[in-house]
Amino acid sequence: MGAPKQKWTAEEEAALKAGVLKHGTGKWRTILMDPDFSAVLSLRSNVDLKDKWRNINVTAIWGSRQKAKLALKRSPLTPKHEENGKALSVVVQSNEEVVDAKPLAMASGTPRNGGPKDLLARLDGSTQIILAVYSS
Amino acid sequence: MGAPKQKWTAEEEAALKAGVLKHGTGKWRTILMDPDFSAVLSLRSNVDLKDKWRNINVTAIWGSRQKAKLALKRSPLTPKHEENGKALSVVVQSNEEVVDAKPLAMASGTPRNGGPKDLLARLDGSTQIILAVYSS
DNA sequence: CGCTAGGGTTAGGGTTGT
DNA sequence: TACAACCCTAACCCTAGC
Repeated sequence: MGAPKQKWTAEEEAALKAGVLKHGTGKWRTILMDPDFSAVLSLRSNVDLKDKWRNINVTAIWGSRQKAKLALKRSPLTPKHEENGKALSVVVQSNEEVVDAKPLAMASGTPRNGGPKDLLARLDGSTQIILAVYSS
Repeated sequence: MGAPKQKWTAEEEAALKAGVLKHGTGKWRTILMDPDFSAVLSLRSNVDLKDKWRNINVTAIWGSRQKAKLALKRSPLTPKHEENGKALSVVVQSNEEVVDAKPLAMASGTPRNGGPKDLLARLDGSTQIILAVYSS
């Protein structure tokens, strides 16, 4: 009820573009405070400006990389990030959430393995363990 | 721009938590300087650590609001969390609230076991463990 | 100046309405 | 399904106070 959806007028959009020309992208609050635009954009927040600028530019650059990005979203499997994958690590979280064992192949409640770098932990349902082992 | 955004990895977060366990909250620069964490957190500033710690604790007090909202979204196939790369710490935290903030540190390469809620680890001399068990 | 605490802002994923 | 407007919040910035 509080937000009937305010469509952007041509005047507001022009003010936004002018504001970006004057102050640059990412200076949403600065644009809002500028007396040149504050009157026209008085009903808009800095976040609104950012969102509108995004919408303008998304529809403007049709033919670049958008397809790939959306395609990734549809992927059932998630290859996910990469960052710095170097050492061995283990992450175990019990209690309804994640149970994710990665390299080293150990899960929660792992029976004794006998290896030199193994870990034994006793958990109840309300304890979480985040574990990472790193050797230098 | 060069750095669009630096999302925190699970290893970085684990290092931060371990750092707080070892040195206490508010010792951001100290944590950064600690050889145990400086490698993992090399891309972060002391302010980054402070901000991340704030975010972690904010989301921990979160048993009230949008949990249901997001829970609905998690019906389809959701790979949940992500993977890791490296870290040099062991952090055990409770489910509800994250770590306290008291400097309690164990020496490196000195496995201490004993109590019922302890974790036993076998390590070589080049691996350190900082350990605390919290139950809700 | 460096550091931390805390309020403010931005970036980007997500959701809703048409 | 597409798109525009709006929401949520992690990540980042600014600055007072030390």
